[in-house]
Amino acid sequence: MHSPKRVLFLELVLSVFRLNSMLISEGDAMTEKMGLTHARWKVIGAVALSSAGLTVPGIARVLGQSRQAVQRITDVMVEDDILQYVPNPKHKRSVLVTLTDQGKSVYNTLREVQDPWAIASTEDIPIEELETALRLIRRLIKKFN
Amino acid sequence: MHSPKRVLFLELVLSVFRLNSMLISEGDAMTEKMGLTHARWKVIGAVALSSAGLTVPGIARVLGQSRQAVQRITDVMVEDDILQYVPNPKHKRSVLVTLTDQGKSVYNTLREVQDPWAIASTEDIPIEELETALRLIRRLIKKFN
DNA sequence: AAGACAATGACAACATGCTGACGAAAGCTG
DNA sequence: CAGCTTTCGTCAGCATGTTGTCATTGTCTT
Repeated sequence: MHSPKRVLFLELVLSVFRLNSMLISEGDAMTEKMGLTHARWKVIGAVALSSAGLTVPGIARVLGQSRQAVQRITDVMVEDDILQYVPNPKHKRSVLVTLTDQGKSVYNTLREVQDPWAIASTEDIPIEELETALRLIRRLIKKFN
Repeated sequence: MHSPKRVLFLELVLSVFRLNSMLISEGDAMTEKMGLTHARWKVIGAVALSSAGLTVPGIARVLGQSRQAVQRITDVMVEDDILQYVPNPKHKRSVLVTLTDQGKSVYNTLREVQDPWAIASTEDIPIEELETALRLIRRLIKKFN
């Protein structure tokens, strides 16, 4: 039995794998001059989106990764003066991660290359298709939660 | 300027990252009892889809990975009697990778859990949405090639 | 308040990805 | 056919992901 839906879905899965690695390559190429890697710009992005800062396990939850992996990256980025740990009023041991001034500057530079890239990547794609695809992907994410 | 398309696209990118890791987790959970990992079932899938066998760099191209990463995996899988290297009539040094009998058996078991999973994952999703999303993702893949 | 359960930091072991480099083999071109 | 370019196997170094474990801290229930 070869349900066309099943085949379609498996092709979708394969395509997601390939697109994922290509997006990472694209991002790495864009941020190379800033000394960023995908592990780092993902963390910067997550922290920048949160107004009050995030804990390390919080970043991990947003990114869908293990807290240990995130911890290792943030420790290095604090040494590099991109991130800083600030006291967390809600928790004695689990500090908040925020951007340093240099980190904010890096984030702004990141946005300057990311925005034109996003626009160029979608210039010939109808907005309805983007919406449909995003809705489907989010539906799958919710299902696998 | 906050082009809605740009925002939509960046959200799509984030969703692809998350879905990618969830799909890998799903696959790993399914194949855990078979002693497979994502690096391995990806290779098995690629080899199984090719009738005549693939070279190591060939698998790497299909999966969008470096040939060195694939080589390391296939070397171990040959030791584990899942894959075998057979002479390549087209190339003296670059042998072909094929499934051993045990490898074929593993692939069949893989299919037995993968197919119901694919069907269950899409039962409440219209086929048109799957098609639209797949088309969009492929379009992006082609763009980033 | 006390005890049970969950979250966190820290460290270790390991799997998997990448890049760079090298010599050898294949392929291409004049 | 000779030489240049590409592909391939191999080894090394390193970035990043996972899981497991342990003690500590927070949270929640009774």
